[in-house]
Amino acid sequence: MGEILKKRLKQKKFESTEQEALLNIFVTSNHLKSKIEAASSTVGITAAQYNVLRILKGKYPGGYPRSEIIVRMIDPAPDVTRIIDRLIKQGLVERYTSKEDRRLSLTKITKKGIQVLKKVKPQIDSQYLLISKKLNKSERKNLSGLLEKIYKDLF
Amino acid sequence: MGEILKKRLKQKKFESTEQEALLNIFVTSNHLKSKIEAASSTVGITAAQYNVLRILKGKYPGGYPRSEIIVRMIDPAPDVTRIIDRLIKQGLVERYTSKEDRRLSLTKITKKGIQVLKKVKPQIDSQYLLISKKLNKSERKNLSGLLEKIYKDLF
DNA sequence: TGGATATTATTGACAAGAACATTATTATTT
DNA sequence: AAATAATAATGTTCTTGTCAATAATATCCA
Repeated sequence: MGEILKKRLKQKKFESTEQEALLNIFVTSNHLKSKIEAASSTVGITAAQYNVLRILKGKYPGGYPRSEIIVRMIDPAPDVTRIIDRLIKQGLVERYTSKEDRRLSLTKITKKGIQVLKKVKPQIDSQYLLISKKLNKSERKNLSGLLEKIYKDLF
Repeated sequence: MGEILKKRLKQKKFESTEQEALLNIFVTSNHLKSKIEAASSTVGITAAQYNVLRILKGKYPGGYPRSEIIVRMIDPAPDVTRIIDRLIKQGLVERYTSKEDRRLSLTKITKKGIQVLKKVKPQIDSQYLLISKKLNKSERKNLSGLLEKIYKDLF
């Protein structure tokens, strides 16, 4: 049991099945994340920036305020303001002030941003393809169910 | 299905079970990692630094070269040299040159470093406890098995 | 109504980390 | 002995995390 993980971390054993599960979650997540990072970098953005674009695309042609972007992020980043600053510099998003609540600074994705997303999509999809090759549908559901059990009641 | 995840990400639906599984892996991993990060910060170190200390403890009182630390890291960091620099500044590790191969700069954990690890341990253990409360042993093994299937052949 | 309080975002400052290139030292190979 | 490889350190630049301060607007409540 766990031979691949042991080999990957060069560890002889694990403290417990809890520890093994935790390490497996981290190792899998990091591996997949590095793929997303690599895919994003081919279009000149970081994974964090990719995620913001992905969220904003869901509201296009409207925009989201900073706070709404944060709660929708997979990996909640505290300083979304600067992430948006950098996306603006690249012309991938733009800011405007909400008419309803003038405190709100809304950010919307631009056409150029949409294009960038379209360009990365096949590479992101290839990660889904990887998962579908490794796990069949019932295994995928099983996996999601087990993971949800862990973070249930925690949000 | 996936109601908790939908609520967490404020999404109405997922593209596929593959996407849902991927998002679940990320969300779970990020959540647990933030707990490790919080635990580490109570003793004045980052999660990356904690991981280096954890690895070095396994070799105590010996040391590992930089390259060996990298391959053992859960989250492989490219710039281990600087992470070690910062740990040295805090007196938690020390560097010395290998006698066998004078190119190698070995790093070993200090007694102070061991003390720090001992101090965080209960907080790290509480994450294991969380997992053991949420998943029974067969579920934990099931989860580890599914995750290994994903990254098998990838390392 | 008007002043206090809360909400939202930006800005500034600094440390940590990622990415990439360059340099220095020592081992190994030929 | 010279060329090449391996290993680590250093320099640089950018992104991100963290924390504090400020500004603008909205809400509350007396």
